[in-house]
Amino acid sequence: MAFRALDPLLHSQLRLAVMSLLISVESADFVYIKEQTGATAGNLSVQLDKLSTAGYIEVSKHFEGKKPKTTCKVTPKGLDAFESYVKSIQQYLKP
Amino acid sequence: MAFRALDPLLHSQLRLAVMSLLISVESADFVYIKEQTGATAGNLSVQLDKLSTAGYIEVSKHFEGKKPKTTCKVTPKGLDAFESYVKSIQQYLKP
DNA sequence: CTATTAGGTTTATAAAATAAACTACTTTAT
DNA sequence: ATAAAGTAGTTTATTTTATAAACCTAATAG
Repeated sequence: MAFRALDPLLHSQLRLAVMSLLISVESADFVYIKEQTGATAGNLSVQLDKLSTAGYIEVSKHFEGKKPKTTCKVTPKGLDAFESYVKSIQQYLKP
Repeated sequence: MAFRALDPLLHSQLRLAVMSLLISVESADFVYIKEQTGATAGNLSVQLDKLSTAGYIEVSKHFEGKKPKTTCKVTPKGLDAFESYVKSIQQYLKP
């Protein structure tokens, strides 16, 4: 490729939005991410799982009083991957 | 969405690479695009078709001597779409 | 008690990307 | 002249992804 490959995990609108969000806030919960991205709960659940499995984010589930609460934060590995993705895609954007 | 939607037609590594390429050269043939993007012929054929159907590129097939030759060029509509895509994705890249 | 809401997860379906196989024709070698 | 290999693609099939719909559990409101 004359073009650098784009990490498929990040080259997804929703997952990219999630990462973008988490990088600026350092920690966010499920509901907030859902609101900010406009995703459906089901879709978000799946994509958070993928990011988590990849080690790009850390998901912790705990109870806030009686309600379950899922909070996410980006890992160093996730930050690296994001930065690398940004560099790669810039190559496509300014030809 | 707090994040602008990304045109699904352009949010594909290969189609984005093709557009990026065509924008800088103004006209390229199938073989050249294939080489520059590293795509397989089959995949490229399919993706060029999608870009063409969307009106983002214009594909013309003619003969060069005895060999078939497919050349592509970006349309004004395609250029607009590309520029809009770039603006949208920038929002995700610098949080 | 039943109905609704909150916060999710799991399963099913639709759409996309990719690869493999194929077509049609040309060139090279025998 | 014919077989083998190469060029330029297209079509079909398979795999992956994304999305949506259905479901679950607990809590609160009527």
